[in-house]
Amino acid sequence: MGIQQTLKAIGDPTRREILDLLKAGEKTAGEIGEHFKATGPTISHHLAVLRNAGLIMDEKKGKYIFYELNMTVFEEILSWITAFTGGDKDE
Amino acid sequence: MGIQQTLKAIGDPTRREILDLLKAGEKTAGEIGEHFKATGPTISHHLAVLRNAGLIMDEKKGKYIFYELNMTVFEEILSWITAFTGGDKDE
DNA sequence: CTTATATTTAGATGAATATCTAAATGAAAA
DNA sequence: TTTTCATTTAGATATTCATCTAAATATAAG
Repeated sequence: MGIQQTLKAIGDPTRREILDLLKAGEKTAGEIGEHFKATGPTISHHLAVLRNAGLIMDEKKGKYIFYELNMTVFEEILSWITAFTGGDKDE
Repeated sequence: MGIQQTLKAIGDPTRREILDLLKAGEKTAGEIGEHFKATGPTISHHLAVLRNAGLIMDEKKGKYIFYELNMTVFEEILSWITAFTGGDKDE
């Protein structure tokens, strides 16, 4: 993992939209897919990228796979950013 | 511009390293280039991407072009992130 | 005015990636 | 135990993107 994978992951607009959807709470892959015109496999790919980046977690419940945000990794991005804004010498 | 360009820009490790260099203060394109094994044109390309994303600003002084961080856009990323972390319902 | 220096622009190339269709997996329902 | 449903995996394709060399631009120095 690492910050590289994370930042690459949020660099795609579809993936950010997925993250936005998950702000409201966990959703199945199918529910997520309904919000896009892209095919199932495409969404599945994006979910895999987000999962590998640690931005989301998945849990299989019977026939469905539920996805939800993993806040931990957002903190990592946050600290990368604040290394710039927080350490601003003109602050 | 917009968040898309910004997040795409910080998704590249060379560009993040450039941003890190500029934390110490403004530098010329040449000074920045010295820190990398990549060629001048490659660094110039990365600088252009960062500039188009609004992450850095350039100022021409005679023969040199100085680059420096533009904090404003970092704030924009920050607010995108905190829309997730700040709004955490388990907080 | 000619040469040297700093940087960018143009154009080409190879690697990474987003997307699709078709097939595979796995679990529930009939 | 077939069939159906949810999702992923495999493999192909097209686009995006990082990088390079060569050439252009612009300024300073001789």
